[in-house]
Amino acid sequence: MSAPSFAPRVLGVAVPTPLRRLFDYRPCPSGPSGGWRPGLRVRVPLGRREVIGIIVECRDTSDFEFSALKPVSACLDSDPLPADWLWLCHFTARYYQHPLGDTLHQALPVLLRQGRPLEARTRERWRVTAAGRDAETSRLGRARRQAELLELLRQHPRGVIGSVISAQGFGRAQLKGLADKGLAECREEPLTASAAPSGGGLLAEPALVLNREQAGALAALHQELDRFHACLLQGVTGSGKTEVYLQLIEAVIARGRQALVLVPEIGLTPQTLARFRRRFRVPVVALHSGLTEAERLDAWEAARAGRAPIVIGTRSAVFTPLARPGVIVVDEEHDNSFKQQDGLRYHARDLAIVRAQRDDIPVVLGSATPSLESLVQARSGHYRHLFLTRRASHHAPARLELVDLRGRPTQGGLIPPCIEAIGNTLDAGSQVLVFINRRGFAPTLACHACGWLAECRHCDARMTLHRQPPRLICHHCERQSRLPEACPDCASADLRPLGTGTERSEEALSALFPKVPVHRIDRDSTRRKDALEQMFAEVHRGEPCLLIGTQMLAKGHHLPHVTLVVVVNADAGLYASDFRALEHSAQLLTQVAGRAGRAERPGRVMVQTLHPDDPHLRLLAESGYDALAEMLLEERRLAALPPYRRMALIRFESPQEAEATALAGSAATALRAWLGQRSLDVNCLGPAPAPMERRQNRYHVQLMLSAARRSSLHEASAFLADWLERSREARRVRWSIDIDPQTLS
DNA sequence: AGCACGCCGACT
DNA sequence: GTCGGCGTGCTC
Repeated sequence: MSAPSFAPRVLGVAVPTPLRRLFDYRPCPSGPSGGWRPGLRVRVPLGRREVIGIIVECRDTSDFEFSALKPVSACLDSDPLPADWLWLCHFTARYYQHPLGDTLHQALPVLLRQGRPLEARTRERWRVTAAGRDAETSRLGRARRQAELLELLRQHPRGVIGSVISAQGFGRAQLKGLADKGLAECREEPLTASAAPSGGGLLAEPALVLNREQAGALAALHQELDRFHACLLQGVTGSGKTEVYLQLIEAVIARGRQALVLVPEIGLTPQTLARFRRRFRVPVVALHSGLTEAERLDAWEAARAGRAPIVIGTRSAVFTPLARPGVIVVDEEHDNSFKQQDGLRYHARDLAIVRAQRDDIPVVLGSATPSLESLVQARSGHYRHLFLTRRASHHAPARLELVDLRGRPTQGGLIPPCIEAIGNTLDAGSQVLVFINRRGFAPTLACHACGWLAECRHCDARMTLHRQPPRLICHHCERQSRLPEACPDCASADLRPLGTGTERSEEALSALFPKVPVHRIDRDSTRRKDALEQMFAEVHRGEPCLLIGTQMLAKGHHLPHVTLVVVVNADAGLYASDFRALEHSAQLLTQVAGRAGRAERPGRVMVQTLHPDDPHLRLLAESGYDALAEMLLEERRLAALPPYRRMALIRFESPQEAEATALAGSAATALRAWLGQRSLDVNCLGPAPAPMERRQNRYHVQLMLSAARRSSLHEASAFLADWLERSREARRVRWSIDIDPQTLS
């Protein structure tokens, strides 16, 4: 990037296209008052339309003929977008090999990328003047409503906002009347007000007393608030990680800095938010999916301007600019939802670390079951490793009991000993959680006469049988079809559900325990927005009940009255082709187990499996997550897999399998030739079909690159991106680059 | 990505 | 005779 020049002849602009280069424009005559600078948004002509772009370079030369350059139509900002935000976007685009224009646009609130001015939305606040406070009401004569309004304002010396005034039935005329008489005045204030704590300090409620471990962790974090360091806070479920975050954030805010908190998609619950809002007297800005675009822009602006001391949000919140960054917290750092799975495939946790480094502030990664990536960093001393091992309930976390499924009859997927345990637990007045990671009634429908299976016509997958309402649904393309009356192959009417999903378990358990309420929690049962919260409210009353659910249940929510957890089938992750499957499955099992016995009663976790002797499962059950993580790390090292090697996945996708394979092949050949010339230690595997090759009638083929060093991998994937962008064949095949892929499918 | 241009099938 | 299908190519 060239040095910013005050009166440049050429502006290099990032525009929202999939092209990996800047477009050059001439400045327009009426430039911004502060001069042309990188980070200013401009409206520019592009082909036959106008788009919003962002100035990236200010220079005096162009590869294009100067006369061929179009002038920008208008400059939209007087001040550039924040420098640290621009820096993070540049880094992201480079690291993830994604076009800069698209990266910048994705990191911007929708309204800003549509060209809306960046200014705080304001509201009116009316208050009485000194004259208004002392004036005799009689001065208002017959203006009865004005007198009433004056009285309202007198009762609220700090002022009343416009929306409240109109809600009380007062109108513009009355306000103007008072203002004209000098009795009331109006000020504009940002919608997200800074609401400085007025006396009484930062906290709205006192902090909890920490136990020794928490206090130790907090003290360690306090030591270095002024410079970058990464800390892995590993705390078992219920050990009070959140309280440590809260007290750390308190210290950060007390120093006039801001805190950015990243949580998994499922973690930004009303409870979490309420806990932050209860604790602090300062505004807590939450970036969640329920916000309107206008609210999102407000939140962004409040963070950028420094009016929001605490910003809490999911993955994309990592791009929120902060005026005075003080700390970044990534809660449940192992969670998959931090990795974007399409388009710009960034990992918010990894970007959080890069960002903290750049801002020279601490970053805290919290988890009960840290990712292997973070564990390696902690072991090598790059991250500080702090532990919270004690649960507030004093019970040790429940051990997993492996229960042999082989050759046993099942009802709703459960074998007799588990059903018996459920009955006993309910009789004892406790709640039971049954965990099944499959929604629907059964994973598929099978013909008992000929073995036919209900397969999706558009994907290499079985269709899932649903009962509410009855139909077959492909969970990969969402296509639905009606239930066949008879087998399409042999016309037999003997069609039977195969396997167990949440609906089937719900049906079986409702029949087995008719007197107990059974709640099913999965994506289907919680379509209605408040359904989940309503159900949890009921569960929190503590009456005995059965909860049946997918991982929606396993994460986030506190279920203090559950003392028995039954995992219907632990085998899904054991023999999957994906090298991260075991890690994820162990994290999920540990998390589910953490739901049990959080209150006064110890918990029990029964894990059904067809492989009770599987070494991984046994290690997890007998020695816990850390021991298994150790073993997995050793396996990854031997297999030269992440985190010991860097990986990139190049995906190719086309309705014609041959075209995808051919392009992947040419790309691999080009890459290998290029690698040969410079002896880079990059390994290229493929082309190989993706795990589920056909999805929605598109064929997926991939190349897998791996390297010991990040820089080599980076060079190789940059070469491929460039090669593919120039390639003629590549125009007919969709391709994408996934750096540090989270899954191979 | 958009949005044109361009050359071949079924319709007022 | 046109409307419109999506293949191909370009955007400073």
